Amino acid sequence: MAVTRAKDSILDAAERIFAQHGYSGTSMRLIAEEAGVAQALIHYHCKTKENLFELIIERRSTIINRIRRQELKQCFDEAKGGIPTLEDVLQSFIRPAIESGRYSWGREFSQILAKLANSDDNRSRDLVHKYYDPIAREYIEALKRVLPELPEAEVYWGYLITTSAVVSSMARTGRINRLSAGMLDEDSNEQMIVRLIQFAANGLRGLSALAGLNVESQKTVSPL
Amino acid sequence: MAVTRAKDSILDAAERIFAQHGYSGTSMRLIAEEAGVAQALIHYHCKTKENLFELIIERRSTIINRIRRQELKQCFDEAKGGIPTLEDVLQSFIRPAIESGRYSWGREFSQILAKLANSDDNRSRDLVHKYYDPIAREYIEALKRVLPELPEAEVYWGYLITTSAVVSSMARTGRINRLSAGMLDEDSNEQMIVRLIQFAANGLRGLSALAGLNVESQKTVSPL
DNA sequence: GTCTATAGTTCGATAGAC
DNA sequence: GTCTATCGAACTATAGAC
Repeated sequence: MAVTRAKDSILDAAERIFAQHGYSGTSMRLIAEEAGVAQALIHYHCKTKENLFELIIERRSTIINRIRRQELKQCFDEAKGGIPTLEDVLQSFIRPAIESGRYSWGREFSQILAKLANSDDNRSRDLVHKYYDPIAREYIEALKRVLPELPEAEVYWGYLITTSAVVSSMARTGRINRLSAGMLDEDSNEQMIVRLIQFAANGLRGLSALAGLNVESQKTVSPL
Repeated sequence: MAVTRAKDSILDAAERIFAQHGYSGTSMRLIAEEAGVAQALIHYHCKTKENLFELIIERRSTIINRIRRQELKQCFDEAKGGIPTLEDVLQSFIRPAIESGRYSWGREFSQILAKLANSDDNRSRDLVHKYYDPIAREYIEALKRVLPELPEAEVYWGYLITTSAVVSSMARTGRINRLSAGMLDEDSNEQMIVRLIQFAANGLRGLSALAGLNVESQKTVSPL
């Protein structure tokens, strides 16, 4: 038996429980029960709850972001003239994340990530900074190259809105299946990928119409 | 003294604490301390923790969605030919939500909402269903009217991606301020509103290129 | 309406046998 | 490496005085 057999089953169980209940709502007792091991064994293998959570993030983000880097590099290597299309760059960003849904862990990890990205306590911020800021900087640079006419500030706005859309769509809460009465399938990786790429590509290009628009507009304020 | 003085300070305190620590991470003790009242008083005024959380959602969503309905109606009433622009419809959806940031509670409530929208436990699902599905259906109908050429399924995809982008951008974790080294200000309501409207309008219109695309595509699968 | 006090759970973490 | 047992702290909720 491999020395890490129990550790893996702990990590797998923790991933499911964290996805369902969030960080604070998850107890070490429940993880131990789900993993079929004694509670003390979690501390032996994974130290604290906080460290266990980081191990979960590290395990999956490393895989996804390695594929992203490979495919992003391939975009630029294979592009005629050295500059790929915006769609190709977006695909290398979106596809590896959404396609993790093919695996048993994909849905769970997406839900963990969606909560993580929308939290700003110290623990969440540190994890995003450590495991996702580097890849973000690489994609922002790539976007600047494929959209040379777009002002730099708009590239940042566009990256914020694109990642917000991708991460939150990935969470797959089933809401849009409910609202559409099943007309569309939120769980289809391929269908979601093409919509996200198409939407983001047009959204990003559209931001060029905003060049120089940094002052407060004169729009009427909502009487909130 | 108004009969609801203590209750309001409890709700205000709970809003801050829930925003910072999430539902599970929030304790009634901490809320009582933040509100400056005895813990038992929370149960007297707000019953259980779950009911207190619903009171928070109800209090703000009612305000924001009432304004949205007013402004959406105004779009259609004032439109030449009875059909407003896509941008006007999106503005009526996005502006009231983002502009809540002008108030002391806006930032806190946005963070609560972002976590809520990305959770799919029973409690979260029930609250989204009760307080946000009705307004969602109204906007989906409005989008069908202003984008009559867009296939119905794409309207649902577009609504999913748009709300994902808006809700997650609203969370204002400060990440894009960090990544851009302060080049852009995530906290500027007006700047975020114009970007979200522009991005979503172009994103939604772009989905029309996908008409009839419901089968799995032949794109290479990532070697995840 | 507001308080103190506490019942009854559940939590993260650790000690120590095997 | 894996277990049982348990400590000390935190939690939600309620009882009951004022």
